[in-house]
Amino acid sequence: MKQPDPEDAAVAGTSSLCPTCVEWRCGVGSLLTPDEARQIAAVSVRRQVPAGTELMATPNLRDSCIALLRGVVKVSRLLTDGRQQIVSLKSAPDLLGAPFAPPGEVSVRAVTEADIYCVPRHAFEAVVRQNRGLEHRLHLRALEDLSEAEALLLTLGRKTARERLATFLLDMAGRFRPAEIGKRCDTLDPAYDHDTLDLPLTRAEIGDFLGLTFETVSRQFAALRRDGLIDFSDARRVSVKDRKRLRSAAGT
Amino acid sequence: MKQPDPEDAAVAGTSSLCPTCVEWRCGVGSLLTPDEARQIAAVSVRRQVPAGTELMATPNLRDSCIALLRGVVKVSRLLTDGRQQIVSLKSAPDLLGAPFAPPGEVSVRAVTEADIYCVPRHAFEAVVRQNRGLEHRLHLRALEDLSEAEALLLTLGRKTARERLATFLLDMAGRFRPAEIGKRCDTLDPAYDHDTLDLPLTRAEIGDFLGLTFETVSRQFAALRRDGLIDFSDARRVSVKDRKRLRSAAGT
DNA sequence: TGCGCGTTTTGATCCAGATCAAGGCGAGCG
DNA sequence: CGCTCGCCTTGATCTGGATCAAAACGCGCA
Repeated sequence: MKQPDPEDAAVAGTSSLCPTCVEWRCGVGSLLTPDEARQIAAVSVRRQVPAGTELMATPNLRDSCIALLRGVVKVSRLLTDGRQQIVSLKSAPDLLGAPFAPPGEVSVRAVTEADIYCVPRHAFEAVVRQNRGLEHRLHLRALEDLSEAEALLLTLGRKTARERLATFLLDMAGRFRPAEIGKRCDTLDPAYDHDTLDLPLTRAEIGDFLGLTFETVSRQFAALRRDGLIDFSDARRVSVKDRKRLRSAAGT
Repeated sequence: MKQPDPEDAAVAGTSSLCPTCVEWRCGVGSLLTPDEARQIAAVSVRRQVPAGTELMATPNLRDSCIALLRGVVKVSRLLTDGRQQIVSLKSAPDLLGAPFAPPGEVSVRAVTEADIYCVPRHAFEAVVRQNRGLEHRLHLRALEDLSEAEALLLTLGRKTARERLATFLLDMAGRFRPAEIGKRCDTLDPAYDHDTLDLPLTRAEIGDFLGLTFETVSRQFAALRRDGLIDFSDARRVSVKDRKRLRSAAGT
């Protein structure tokens, strides 16, 4: 997409833009140009939050867009009696809380310890208004999120428990390489085992993502293991043993 | 939103912009300014399609954005074995197939007879590129669609059959006033019964929307009726008898 | 007017996944 | 250490919704 610009080094050196922000800018998928990154960095605050933090509970975060620099965050919708549905899972680097989106009834909670960058919403929106290209990139991103949500709708509405788990594993594969949870960037080290991943979620959270109970998640994992499609070295570390069969178990 | 501009009459009279297009422009929620409407009308083709038409099957529609002028359309995702999940229900006036969205694995099928306006995708995108404000409005619309999809995720992932049906009815209420299916615009006639609606979908389609079978849809409708929350004059025409209890049956 | 077909209702039965229950395992910690 | 507290597994049972089956209801059409 964007040229790997030599301006980066210079940017990192200037004023308020730290190296991490540069990484974020790159990692977020060329969302920001160096100039946009600079403008946004100028009005932002960096924080570290422990696992389990509800970000929307912190008052001044409610009015911020949040750049996720490190860690994993779950976005859920809740029913009054406590039932919840995880609506999307965000891993660094990503952006939480789109500019221009009305506040909405969601909970945003750190799954792991996380480093975040808080951008006051109105300031972010002001930057967007000045940068036509940025709005276009945000627009495209919203459309991608929509497409992801639709895929999850199909999973929740029409797939069996086994198919949901297989779908979930394929979705996670590649996203969470082992021991990289909490790391800032995926280095492209060829030594990495592409078929092994560390799940960032508990069984209960996977259930909240897939519309199942944690017992069913556990049992279906056990079944997929028995059938030789996957294996576990411990509860969180999975290896995909037979991608082809796993894919067919996901029901297309 | 937009000022009710006196330019309309003039626009309607000029060249290629017909009165219906003006209505579409207004109805779509101020998506287009008169000038944008004119530009888009200049490159579009109007068609009428019978109920059941698969729009994405028509080759040149695959590369179009579709303005829905009259009728109801369902957007679904399919599994190879025929299971399907309706991902969104569009009623006139609305826009199908967002500019810039990658083609994606969806089926778009007319539920009722429909009048549509086909805008070649690249031409639409060209217009958008020239109109900063239009892209912003499309961006906001994508965020709304995303929010709707998230609400449906909660419904599919965590609600019981009864809650799903109650949620569905509240969602439809107001959207489909009786005998207005297929009409072009909702006139604000105070005589209308605000609590009665004509369902545009069959029981099977409602099932495909809510992740249920048509038998379960039928039975839960019967149960809600027995409990006095709703009533049917025929299979398609529902009246909400007790909105408060229906809302609580929807599980918030 | 009666036929045929898609839709809807309702009944009977089945089963995938929920619920209830009991241990086990591992990590932090006094 | 040994304890506690989350997490995870596994078993037994229950149940909401699926599946299978049949009949009734329109509605367009000959």
